[in-house]
This record gives sequence, C-alpha cells and structure tokens, in this order.
Amino acid sequence: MSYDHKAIEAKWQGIWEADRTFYVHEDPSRPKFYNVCMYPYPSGAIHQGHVRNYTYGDLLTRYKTMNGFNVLSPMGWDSFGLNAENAAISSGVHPRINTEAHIATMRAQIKRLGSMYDWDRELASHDPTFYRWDQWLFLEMWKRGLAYKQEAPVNWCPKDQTVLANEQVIDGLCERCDTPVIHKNLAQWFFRITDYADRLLADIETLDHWPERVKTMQRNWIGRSEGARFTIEVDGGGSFEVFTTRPDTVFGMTFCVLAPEHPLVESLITASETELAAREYIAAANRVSEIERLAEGEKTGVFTGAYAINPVNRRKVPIYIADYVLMGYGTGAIMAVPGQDQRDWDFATKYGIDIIRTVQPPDDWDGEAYVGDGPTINSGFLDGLDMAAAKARIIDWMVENGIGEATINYRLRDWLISRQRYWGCPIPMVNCPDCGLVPVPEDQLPVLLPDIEDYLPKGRSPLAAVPEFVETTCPQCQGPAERETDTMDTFVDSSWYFFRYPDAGNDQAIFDPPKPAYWMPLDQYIGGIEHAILHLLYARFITKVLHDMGMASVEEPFSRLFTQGMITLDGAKMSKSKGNVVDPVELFASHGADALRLYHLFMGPPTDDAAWNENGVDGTRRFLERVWKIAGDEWEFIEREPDDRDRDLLGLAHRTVRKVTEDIDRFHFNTAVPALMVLSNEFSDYLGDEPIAATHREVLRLLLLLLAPMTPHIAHEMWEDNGFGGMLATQAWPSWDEELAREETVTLVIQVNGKVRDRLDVSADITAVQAEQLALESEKIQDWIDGQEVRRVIARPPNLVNVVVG
RNA sequence: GCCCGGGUGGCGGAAUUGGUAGACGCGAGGGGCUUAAACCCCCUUGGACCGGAAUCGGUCCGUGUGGGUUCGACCCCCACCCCGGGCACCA
Repeated sequence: MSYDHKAIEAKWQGIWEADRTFYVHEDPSRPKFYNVCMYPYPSGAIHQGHVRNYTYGDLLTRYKTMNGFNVLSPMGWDSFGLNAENAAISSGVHPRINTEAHIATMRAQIKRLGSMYDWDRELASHDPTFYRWDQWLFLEMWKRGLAYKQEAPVNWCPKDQTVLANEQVIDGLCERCDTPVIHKNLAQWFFRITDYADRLLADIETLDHWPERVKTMQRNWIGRSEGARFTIEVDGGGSFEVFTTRPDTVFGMTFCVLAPEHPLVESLITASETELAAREYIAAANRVSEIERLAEGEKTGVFTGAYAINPVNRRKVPIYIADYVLMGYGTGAIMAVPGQDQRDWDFATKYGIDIIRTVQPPDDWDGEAYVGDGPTINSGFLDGLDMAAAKARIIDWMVENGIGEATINYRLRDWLISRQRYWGCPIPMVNCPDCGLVPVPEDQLPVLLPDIEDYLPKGRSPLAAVPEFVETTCPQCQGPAERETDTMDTFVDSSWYFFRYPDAGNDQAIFDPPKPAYWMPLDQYIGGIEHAILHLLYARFITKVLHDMGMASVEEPFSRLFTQGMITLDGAKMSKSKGNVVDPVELFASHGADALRLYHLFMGPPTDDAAWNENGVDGTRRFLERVWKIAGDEWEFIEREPDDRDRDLLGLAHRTVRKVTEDIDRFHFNTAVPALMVLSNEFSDYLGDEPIAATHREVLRLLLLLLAPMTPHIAHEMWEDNGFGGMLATQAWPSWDEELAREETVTLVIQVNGKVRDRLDVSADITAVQAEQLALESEKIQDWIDGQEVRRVIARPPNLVNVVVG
C-alpha cells in the first residue's frame, strides 16, 4: 500500500477534531502547560514563517500531552492594523470584509498543517467582544493615572494632510506622493510605562528561561543610567536643565548643546547674529527621522549666539543646537565635555571649541576622548579623586548650592498608544467643552467602530469625518460633546490577549481571574525575534498593571520564551513583497503536511535564520516513504533467539529515544530529526537480513512514538495499521533503558602534541591509566614520539589521550 | 550612528558547549534496476599531495581576517571585515 498523504492527513485531522483531543479545561489534578504561538496578523495566507512557528508549537503541544501535561494551545488573530487599512484605501473594500475572509482562509490552512488548537477559545482583536476589553483596560489605566494626553511629534505629509507611520516615510518622503515629510506636534495618548521602568528592569533577572540576548536587548532598551540633573544659567538671563551620567567631569564643560526642539531655543536665537542659520538648521533637523539624525556620520550643529555659565567655575561657554541631542532623552540639553565624550570631542574638533581633560588618561593613551576611570584633573576641589568619589563629591556640592541632585534617567519613553487611523480600537474618551476629558462609562462599552467608506485620513483620524460617531453627550454634564477619534496602537491588543484565552467567552468581564490564574504564566511563548523588545516589553508592562489591579496572579506573563529565526530564500527574507515565497499550501498537496513539518524541524537551529532549499522537502518525504516501508511491508521474519544484531538495533533505538527527548527539551529539533534518520537507516539494514518479528515490533513502536509529535498523521496511521492500540496522540512518551542504551565500545583518539595520530576501539569504561598505557604502546604513537622526551600525557577517558613530547 | 545576533564543504547544517571538524539531509559524479525514462537501491563526494596499485595506507592545509591564551580552540580573549534583527506609528 502506498503512502497516500492526502487521505491520511484528512483522516486524522478529522479524528482529532471529532475526538476533541486538544480541547482542554482547567484540571488541578494534572500539571498544566500553557503553550502559545504569537497570534498572527491575518495577511491572507500562511507563509513558511507561520509554518515554522506552528510546527514548533504543535510539536510541543503533542510532546507535552504525551508527557502527561494538561496542555492549552489556543489560536487567535491580531486583526487590526495598518496593512488592512491601506488595502482598504486602495481597494475600497471595507477592512472587516477582507480581514474576516483572510482569517477564514488562514484558519483552514493552519488546520491543514495538522497543528492542533483549542478552537473554542479563538479570538480576534477586531471583534467588539474582544476590543471592548481593550477599552475597559484603557479606562482602568486612566483611573490609575497611567493614561494621559500630551503633545508629541508625528510624521506629517503636508500635501496629503495626513499622519504617516515610520514605514510610510521613504528617505524622508511620503510613500504616496513623494512630498518631504515634516514633524508636527499633535495631542497624543500615552501609557505611563516609565512608571514601571524599574520593575520591568529588575524582573528581567527572574526570566531564567528567556534567551540571554532578548534580556540584554530589553535591559538596554530600558537604559537605566545613574547621574545628575542640574541647572545651567544662560548669560544674560534664563536657564535650562541638563542630565549627565558624568557630573564628575563638569569642570571640562566647554560648550552646551540643546536639541533643535528644545523650548528655550526660540528665545536664544531670536535677534541673534546667527538666527537665520539656526532656523535653517532646525528646519532641516525637523525633516529627518531620529534614526537618520543619529546615523549621520559627522556631527553637525549651529551656534545660538548665546552663552551659558559653567556653575562650578563661572566660565562662559557657547550654547549650540545640534541634532545628536534628542528632546526625548534626558532633558533635551547636555553639558558637553569633549575631553571625556567622543561625540562631544568630534563636535568640538569640528567647530574649534576648547577641549579640557578632567580625567588623567593612562600613559599609553593615544585615543581622543577618554571615557575610562582615572584621577580627576583640572577640576579644583575634585582633583585627585577617582570617578566614583568625584561623582559623589560634585553631587553633594550641587545639592549644597541648590542647583542640582543625583537622579536616575531611563532611555525608555512612555508608550504612545494613539493612532490617527480607522482600523483600530476606538479610545473610549469624550471631549466635553465644560468638563474636559471624560471617560466613557463602563456600561456604555464597547464604543463601536462605525462602518465607513472613506478611510483616507484628512488631518485627523478618519473617524473625525463621521458625525454620528463624533457627536455625543458628555457622560458627566449631559451637554453636547465630541468623542475621541483616535484609535489604539495594535500593540495594546497584543499586550494582554493571552489573558483572554483562558476565559475567551466571558461577556461580563475581561476575564474571571481564577481562570488565567490556573493557566498563567505561559509555559512557552514562541514567536519571531523581531518582537524581542516592543511587544514583549508592552506585554510585561500590562501584566504588571493587571497584577497591581489584583486581576493577574503573576507579575511576568512568559516563563519560557522562544524566538525563532526568519526563513530566507536567495539571501533575503521570504516575503510577498520580495516575490520569493514558497507557498506552503502547494507543498501540502505535493508532499504533505508531515513532510513539510519535518523539513522545518530539520532545516536548521530554530533560533537562527534558515535558508529555504527547494529540494529539502523531497528529502524528508523520502525519509517518510522509507519509514512507511519499514512499518508496512510484509517482511520475511524468521524464528530465532535475539542475537547481537537485535541487541545493537534495540540499543540504538533506546539511545535515539534519549537523544530525541533531550533534543526536544532543549529545542534542538534539527538534531533530533537526524537521530531518527540514523535509526531508520539502521532499521532498514537490519530488516534486509534475517529479522525477527519481536525486534521489528519493538523498534517500530519506539520509532512511531518519537515521530508522533513531529509527523503526527503518518505516525498515527502506522500506529493504527500495526495494531498497537489506542490513539497515538495520547500514548505515554517513551522512556529509555540506560543499560540497553549503553555503548560497549568507543573510539579512543590518541594525539601527539594535539594532532590525531591513532584511533583505537576500547571499552567504554576504560580508566585513565589504561588509556594512557594503550596510547604509549601504540606503534604509530611510538613512531611519532620517535625517541623524544614525553613531557606530559593528558588522558580524558574514554575518548582522548594527548601525548605531549619535545 | 546605537543596541543585539551571526560568519564551518557546492548548499542547509552537525560537533550535547575547550577534546575525532564536516553527523544527517540536499546537490553533484559513478554504478545497478528498466526497451527507455522516472521512482527506488548501492558507491563516491572539504582541498592539495605522496605511496601502493581494484576502491587500501599516509602527509599537509582547512571553521570570515589578523593576533593571543592553552597540552589541545569552530568554541575563550583582543582588533578588524562582512551579513542579519531592532531603533519606539509594520507587527
């Protein structure tokens, strides 16, 4: 009987669904395992990145189920967002229609992969039954002072009169009309994530099963730095505050720099000799993005015409405007100490500003700015102190003189959550001319997103053009009022959706706390590395807020995080826009879901980017054909007692159980698959030469159990055909017998001066003394020693002996 | 520019973390099966070279580049080159 993957895969997908094998409920008698793949954006069709993600996720669902866990693996849709809105603008079709069609298509494709979910818990962020709880959460944030409105710059296209997302700005131009984009201030909604900066930073240390690199990125993103904040007077009146991590170097301040957006700039440049140049410079800075400003190779700036007074020595120093200082970090103004900061050094050199060293560099120092520690010099009462002592002393001085104090600064900024977009969750606030900002009462939620036909923003959110939506009454005074027309960042949806799966149908509350209390935290969260910072940080933040509200039992949502690499083809990320996609749906038909899943597991380390090989699925398909033959052929068994060949094959099978188990536990799927290939190759050889039925049956049983989470359909079919009994998906994961798995002989490598010169087969329990003796007795080794003095022998039994001569 | 990763055969990768570099798969070459082709099966496959001549034996080089540490380095340290992810409105 040939391997008909279409029939087999359809059959078992039907059985698992009918049997509700992967539909679960809270069960305190069993250990739980909450397993989530980051919910996808419904782009229209699944791509190989999804297949990779869901193959890993489903492998774990099935593996943990076989290991006795109560596994919850849900699926949902991140269905609001810019792409659907852009598609609607160009097609005129409402984003809901496209989005829901995409969800239906992708759901069917995911099911075709054989990836199993508890679909009773399916959710979609564009669904009012979901986003009303976004709005509820927003109101809770507002109540707690964690939501506020403030002016902030946006990318603005003057021709289209619209706000642009960063990705819609191409080389400083609007992607639609090529008009130069400017920055414009708009009133925006923020979540006060900076209030949680310390906790978000400290609790990274509790994330023992997160990739080190993601933790490092998050630490750096939060960017806690200790330093001082102090006031600098402007010569002729006025002052500004600066933040510095190096207050000890203040005697070396030879200029100051303000960000182009700094509020003091206007008064400093007005009527100055350099006013024109300054205005031009500010306008230019306004046109480029923050990244471009920082990427600029050479530092640029312009003199304001004004001078500041160094508070410690009353020295007059010029005040510049430069775009390497950002309004969003610290105070938007710095004291510049070129002797101790390379950016300041570059700037000072370019503009001919004095450089004064305040830290003595080492004697062999030949660099420019010296940022290291050393005795303080040229600094009056700080001279001779080291960095730490000088910092403490100068901060004391600042406090005594009432000009500054020690402070902690974060690079992290508050989370801007408002979007001037249509396809998102409406922010549930009302603007009343008398009462100001008034929250929509909870019993009036959800504020429904109205259907509209024109999605093009015209200065404000498209919702602003819908009078029936905008015009309302103030919940407080009942007078006429206007609704907020901005929608929420889709990261708001994704920062709490995993709390909703445990109680997805609840129409009375965001969730009933005991339900997520059973399932949370996630035992495994799997998604792309591109989410290492923003999504994961926002989700951690909202979890902490829910915890503080008494809603969440945990402070951290994801106890184990796995970040997968991208799929590339011809050196580029596989994506529709690049036109280099390999459609998984075609491979379901030609090779089968099992062969595709196995190729994804096999193709490389899950953490790394993986290059697609168009023949790769052929290889895993061939492997499955061989296993099919092993399981299904009418073998000529003979009757005899088990001998060495049986023991060898059984030993290999037990070593394979051990290897596959260990590899799955450490997410090394790409080495688990070859172990199965080696076993099946040896198995085939064994069957070609007087096999016995008992060995065939036992090794086949183990092989199918190991294949069950990787290639579930074919494994189930073979399990059933061979009459092993019961559903494979719910069998216990096999254990291995250490005695059977033990290898009797190993290869002892003998080196002379680190180079391999001989190999011997030895007993696996050889001692160091025996290994050394064998090595020295080897004729080849004797030839290499060739009468030289043996200085040392390093023995690492049973694998290696190194003879050091000369 | 800043933060974080990564560079191993023709290709994807392995080396259980300082101890046999190249498992397994793809591709390629050769052979078998076949009227023929496909499928399938068997063999070879990092490079240069030496010996022996049926396919065995051996040497040297080799993990981005250049240094270093070590009995021993793909693995640790320093410097450099190249590629990728993120940089707050793609998600």
